[in-house]
Amino acid sequence: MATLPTPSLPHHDGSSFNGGDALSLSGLTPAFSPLYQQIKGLILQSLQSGEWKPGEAIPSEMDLAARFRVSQGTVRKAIDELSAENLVVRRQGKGTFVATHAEQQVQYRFLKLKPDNGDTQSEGPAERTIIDCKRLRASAEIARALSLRTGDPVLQVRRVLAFSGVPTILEDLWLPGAPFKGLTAERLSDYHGPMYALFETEFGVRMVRADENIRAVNPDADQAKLLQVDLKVPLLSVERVAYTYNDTPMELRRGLYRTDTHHYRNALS
Amino acid sequence: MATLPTPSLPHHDGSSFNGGDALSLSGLTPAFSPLYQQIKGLILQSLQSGEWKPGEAIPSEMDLAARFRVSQGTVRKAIDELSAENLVVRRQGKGTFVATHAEQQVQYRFLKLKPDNGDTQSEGPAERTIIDCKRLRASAEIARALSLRTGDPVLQVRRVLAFSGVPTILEDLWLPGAPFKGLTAERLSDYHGPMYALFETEFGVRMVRADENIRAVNPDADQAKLLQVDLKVPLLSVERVAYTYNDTPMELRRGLYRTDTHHYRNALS
DNA sequence: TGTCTTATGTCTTATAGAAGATATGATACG
DNA sequence: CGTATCATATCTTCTATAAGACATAAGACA
Repeated sequence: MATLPTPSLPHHDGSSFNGGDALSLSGLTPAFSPLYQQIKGLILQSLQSGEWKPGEAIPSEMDLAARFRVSQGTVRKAIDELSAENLVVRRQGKGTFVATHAEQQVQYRFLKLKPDNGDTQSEGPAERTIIDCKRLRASAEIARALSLRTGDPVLQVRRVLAFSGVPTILEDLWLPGAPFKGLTAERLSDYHGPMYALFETEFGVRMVRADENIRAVNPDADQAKLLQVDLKVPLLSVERVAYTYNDTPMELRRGLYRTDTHHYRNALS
Repeated sequence: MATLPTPSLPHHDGSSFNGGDALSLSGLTPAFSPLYQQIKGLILQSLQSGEWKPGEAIPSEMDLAARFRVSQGTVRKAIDELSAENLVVRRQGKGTFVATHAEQQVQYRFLKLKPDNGDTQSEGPAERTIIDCKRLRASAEIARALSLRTGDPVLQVRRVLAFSGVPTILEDLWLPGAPFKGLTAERLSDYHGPMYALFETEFGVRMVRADENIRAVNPDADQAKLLQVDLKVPLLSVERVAYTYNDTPMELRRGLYRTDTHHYRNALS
């Protein structure tokens, strides 16, 4: 990201596509990036500023090309990368749309737990039960995970997901207080749909990627009771940090998965 | 993949890029793909036929363009996808190289287990111990996973990986007998390097992708002894099927991971 | 109501120049 | 004469642009 609020109209001059940058003392590439990367950055800004909302179409490649004073192909390459990162979705003949969680088909964006018989449909939707939902102050650990300061307000939620009547997932999650002002237990249990869709439509927070740390553990007494399992049953502990644009962490989630009827499925490379 | 053994020289005519394909009865797109996809397929064929071996450079974009009678940009787009799938690696100014496991830096291609303190370097290389290695006949279960017939010869290996003296991973793996003719316990323990590198250099089998199913389990007596843990310690069970080109399964691997000092790390989307 | 035309998207291909890497040869120097 | 250094040639991939093909939807028109 070197120059470019207005991309220095490099129309036909072919000489240099990033505006010189006379500082070459360091020898190493100081800070510049190709034009299409800069365009990508600009589109990203509009994306996170909310200029185009999830589900909506962004301007056509031609329009963006005119706006940024570059060719359509350059815009295309920028959008290609955004598309590869699942931030936008292209549809030939229709347009390019901001990716969204608020769609029917995709129920759980980041959930990798699948039933052993492979058939996600047959088990039907999960039954959700909110166990607890309260505001409190961030512990040092929570604060670090969410890039907050210790003591900052956070929202803590505990819930259970059951499939075909069998409680299978116990989740504790922590959300930063500020962006999620007004979120209550009532609001959560009233909403019938993926949690991430709620975050997106009601609070304008779109999760873009996530990291998970997985371990095998035994439940404590509370957890065992909620999942209706014995204290000695091994469970999958999945600690997830979800990020919105700019790698800003927006959610810490600790899941306990029963793996007697389900398994965590992962595709490598 | 519609037409094209020789890509029907579409040089300048601009009219149609896939040779007509008069069958449009079905209305739905019958079977055709864009030019760059066809080129990608041809490159893939050369890749799996062994025309270019892992680590080697493939011909330049210009050479390939001449060979297939298309423009350099079209070849480029084909290679772009192969590169995105990690089948080849591009290096500006040098060329495009067939991806390989036989390189220093990447020790374990598919292993997602990381030390809790994050520092993969400090713990040093794993100490490997081959527990067992024998030829036998595939059970129904093994045969299904490897797309073999029950009773086909397979090679079974059991080994332990230890980090800093602590046994952390116990792996059982099954390989189809035919492609791995001549693989012995001696050969395995003599080889100092990633197992997948051995497969690649000695047997010409390159793993391209893999699927993993993960569960939390307790070890049986044998497993507990080998990992030096109690019978009640929860462990991560990771069942992996690794595929070579054309989605041909070439390895079934069942790993037991200790997660007291390590964790399975996964990046989503 | 049904078909055709048109407008407006993205998709595909082609071309040219820029940037990086490497080998070669000329030249300066001991 | 041998060696080190620099410029250059030439190979590679990377970046940018342009134009035509394909896909979709909406309105004109019979």
